[in-house]
Amino acid sequence: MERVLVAMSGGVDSAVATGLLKAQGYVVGGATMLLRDSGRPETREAYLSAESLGVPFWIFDMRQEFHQCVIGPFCHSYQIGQTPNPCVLCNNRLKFGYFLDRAIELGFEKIATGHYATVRQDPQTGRYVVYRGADSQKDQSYMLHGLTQRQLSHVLLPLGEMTKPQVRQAGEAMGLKVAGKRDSQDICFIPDGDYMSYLKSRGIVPRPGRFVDRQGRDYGPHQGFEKYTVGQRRGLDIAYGSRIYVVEKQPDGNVVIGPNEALFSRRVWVKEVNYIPFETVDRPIRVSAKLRYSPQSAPCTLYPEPEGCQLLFDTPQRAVTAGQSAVFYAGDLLVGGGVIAGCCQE
RNA sequence: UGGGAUGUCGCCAAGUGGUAAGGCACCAGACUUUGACUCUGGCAUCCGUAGGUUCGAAUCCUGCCAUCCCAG
Repeated sequence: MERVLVAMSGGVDSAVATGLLKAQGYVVGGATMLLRDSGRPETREAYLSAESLGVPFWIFDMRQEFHQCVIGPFCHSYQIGQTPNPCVLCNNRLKFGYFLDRAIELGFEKIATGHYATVRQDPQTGRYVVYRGADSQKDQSYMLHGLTQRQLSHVLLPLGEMTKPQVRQAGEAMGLKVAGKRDSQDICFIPDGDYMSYLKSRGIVPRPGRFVDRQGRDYGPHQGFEKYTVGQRRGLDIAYGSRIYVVEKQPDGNVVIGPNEALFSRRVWVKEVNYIPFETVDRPIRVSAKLRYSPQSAPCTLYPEPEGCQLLFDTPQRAVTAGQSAVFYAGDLLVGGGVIAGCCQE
């Protein structure tokens, strides 16, 4: 029987995934990545779940790797005026990177996670493909857009066909203490959500600049270039009279503000693109793309380019933000994705 | 110093005798394996200030203060 190591986070989903695989007859183990000094409580939760399910448990100390592969790029991204997506980095580099390597070293053939998505091998092409999770509200295929064939060939996602309520129910049936635990939120390494303070604590000095509008009017100094992201409204501290948003971050450190209508773009450039059902794309294809982690995707045409691709949306999309992920779908099939490099209104 | 105007929540702003709208900002929740967005809730016992008239005033009267504009 195949040996599977489940990446257990300390939450419900990965614990239930563990229980399900065990029930299916796999030889199951559990392991948690220790990502930071203050990560012990989650490790303990994961351990308790593993123990209650009767599976052996490991802790992988990946503090070093996390720092190098996630926190470093996270900080750098903000410094160059972008908005990073640390979860995607963590999935690509740690969970389906180092974690997978360690699992194989320990003699496991596969790893499993609690993602709401499905992996299958296409009988025609032999390639591993990913589909959206059955629970459209919880679908997490978005996070998997960067996975390679090698990675996918070692991945099991037991929750892909389930809904969140079903998972919780299963968790209760298994007698898991974490069955009722609330869904996680915010950036795991910044529990209070105050990423500006976090950046400062890491030695980043907020870059000064001013708020300006498209007409060149000045609205005074802002509180640091890194504090703002495209589409943001709250925290600007500008009593404009109507709702006002960050429309653009300029290289000189100034932040452009404007009304909601000024936030829409049809054309988006994407870099570091990874395709899943095929190796490469040599002609324009129709896809539906997500520019953020949200249930809806929007129809567009994908034009392959030497350094990635360009998306031309049928209708303008709001707050396209450099540094965030662009993820492509064909129906429920995950086509791939990359990092947003830029955009323009037309 | 004359003449005029204005002073209501951090900002804008309703209200002209009947016991303080609204918007923005801000704060708190909700949503969420990223940032955002969005949604819900909170937010002036008091209307520059001191008196007066009135059953009752932010709304009427008077003094004072402040700010702005025009003169000078």
